[in-house]
Amino acid sequence: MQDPCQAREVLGIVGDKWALLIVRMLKDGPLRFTELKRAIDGISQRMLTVTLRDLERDGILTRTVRNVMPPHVSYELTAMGRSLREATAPLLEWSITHVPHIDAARTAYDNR
Amino acid sequence: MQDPCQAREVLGIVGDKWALLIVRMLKDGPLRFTELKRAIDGISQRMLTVTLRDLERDGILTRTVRNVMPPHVSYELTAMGRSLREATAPLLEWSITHVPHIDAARTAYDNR
DNA sequence: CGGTATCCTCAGTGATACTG
DNA sequence: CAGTATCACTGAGGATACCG
Repeated sequence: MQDPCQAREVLGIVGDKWALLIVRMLKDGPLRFTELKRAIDGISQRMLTVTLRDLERDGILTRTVRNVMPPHVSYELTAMGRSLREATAPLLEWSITHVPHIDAARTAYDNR
Repeated sequence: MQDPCQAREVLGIVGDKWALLIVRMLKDGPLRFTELKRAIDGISQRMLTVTLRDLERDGILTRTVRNVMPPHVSYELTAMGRSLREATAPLLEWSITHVPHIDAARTAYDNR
């Protein structure tokens, strides 16, 4: 293993339960907190906040606060975030075509 | 969200702490249990076993036992496993070029 | 060599309530 | 609206010991 360091650090992002889902939702432009919450089914307010902070810290997205009442906060991918999104696209492609096979493999495996 | 189902199921594989590391190690051909254990720094015997079973169940790799003494068990990617490996290649590329930027972003973020 | 079996810990996550 | 604070829980994963 020579570049496992990088491989692992990326897994820290990619392996996250919610991170890639958020990155995907932002691919067509900025969204507000509540829009993300509605779009990502099942995420708790807490985890959305935590994951957004992590992604902001990693330079994957930016957080923009407009100081109005009621508050208006929007999240947008950075250039790096967009490149990450592109790098994961093949994986999403793969998943769409292969998930059925995986399910089949599992069923076959379990029936033994 | 229309195909988030696939996205999530893939995260079940890809999001795993060890799975992608194993898939990567097997890209150049089959390896034995102990070889994998040595190659993947920090993995416990238990987690190697568990993860290998999961990947076998998902049809990502095959487990071949040669009944000799001492035992000889080797693991090899299936066609699906190889295609998964290829689908994750861009992500590895991305990680190699961007991890330094992520580290920089983190340091910058923390110094505020 | 290539596992299983146990036990144990703690980080990740959800639920709930409160707030500028 | 967009959080923060607190608590409680679960299960992923490590350590250790044993086995065919």
